[in-house]
Amino acid sequence: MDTKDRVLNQATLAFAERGVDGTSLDDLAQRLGITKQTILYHFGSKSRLIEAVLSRSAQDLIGVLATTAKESEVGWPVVEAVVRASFELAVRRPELIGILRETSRLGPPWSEGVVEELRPILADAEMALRSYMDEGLLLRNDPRVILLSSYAVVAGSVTETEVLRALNLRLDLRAAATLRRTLLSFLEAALLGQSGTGDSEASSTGRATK
Amino acid sequence: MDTKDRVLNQATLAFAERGVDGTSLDDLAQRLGITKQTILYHFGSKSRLIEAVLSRSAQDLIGVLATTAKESEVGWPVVEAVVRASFELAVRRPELIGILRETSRLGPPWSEGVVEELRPILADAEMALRSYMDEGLLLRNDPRVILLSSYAVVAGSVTETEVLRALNLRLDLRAAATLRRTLLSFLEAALLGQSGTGDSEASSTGRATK
DNA sequence: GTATCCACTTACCAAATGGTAGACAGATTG
DNA sequence: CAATCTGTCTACCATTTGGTAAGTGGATAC
Repeated sequence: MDTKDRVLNQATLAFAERGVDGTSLDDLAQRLGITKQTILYHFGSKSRLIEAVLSRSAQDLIGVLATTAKESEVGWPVVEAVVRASFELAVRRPELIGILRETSRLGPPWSEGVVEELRPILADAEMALRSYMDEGLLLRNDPRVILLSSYAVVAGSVTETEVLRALNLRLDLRAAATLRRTLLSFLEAALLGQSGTGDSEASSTGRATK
Repeated sequence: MDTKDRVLNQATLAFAERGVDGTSLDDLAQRLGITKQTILYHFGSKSRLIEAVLSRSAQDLIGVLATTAKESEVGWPVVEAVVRASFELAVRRPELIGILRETSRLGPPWSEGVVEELRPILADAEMALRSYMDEGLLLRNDPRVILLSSYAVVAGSVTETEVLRALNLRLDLRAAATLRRTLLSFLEAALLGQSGTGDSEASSTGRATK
């Protein structure tokens, strides 16, 4: 009963770290102390295991982001809360970001499901940003570009480990906090029109001229 | 004589697109209309082919960035020129970004060479930014965080194709230009302290208070 | 003209990979 | 107790994969 979940978890870690193609069922099984056939018994085929991993990861991701967004107020505080939650998630469960990246690399048809699951929440985020801009709570920008850039910074922070190494930068909690502060001050400047030096704490709600 | 280069080019494309593990020598050979053994004749083993691809890609990347940085003036214009060149490179030769990402995923020992080749130019960039900050040309920030964030946005724009799809955003030349403008206005805010709406063109040199 | 070298091929091979078939042990059910 | 179902294992299998060995045809050297 427990085995299926253990396989799913291990597969998520392995797929995120070494990629789908770099992970054989035998590898996976050995790492779990079981045989490959047990995996096939639970999931039928490697393809379906991959689908299960992608789908569950997407749902986990969406779960965190959706609840965070709903719990916050409106305008800038939402942006701040989502960025904060994203960084926390990225540090606590980097596999999820890794899987998302792997999904992008696999492309269709693998990505179909994930993209469809992600689309509504991204559309919500886009609409929210756009309405805040209409209300003058945020400066006008292409919300999709804001979302993409933000995602890229969060994802890059955890997945581009070798670039981090080349920069002599370890992604510990301190570095993650710095990164988050920097991203927030970028966004603050783009969305609120007030620039920070990166050392200042993010301010609360601000009203921007349209 | 020409074959070796053709193999190298095709391997670069394939490794960037489907990953090292997702690309077999037979695949590669068939795509080139030759046999696998011809590839092995020129490169000895798959490992050495991979090394060759990684190394040449890193050098190509460095070549573009280094000449761009040297051709510019000092302070903000350098940042602007490098970002511009990076985006142009990312659109014109996305494989190079793909290979860099793949390098990160492979990790050591594969990444060793690339990281060592990249380190000096990144160190230069860091030093340059730091000195501009010391001179008051740019606002004080952690240069490494600036570099990482900028790289993440550029790389994410070309490699996170499925996130783009989920956002209903195609990365054509127009979108790339928008992205670039957004990144530049982020950086402008962080480094010059003047925020734009994302629609304004980047301004020229500005002097910032320390 | 023969020897040599270069670029490439055909013919194999051993290991790894995803997958099938069937057996076995333990719990559940009648 | 017999029957069945569940989860796991052992035993195979076909294909793919990276790699070796042994040529082959053409250009160049002497």
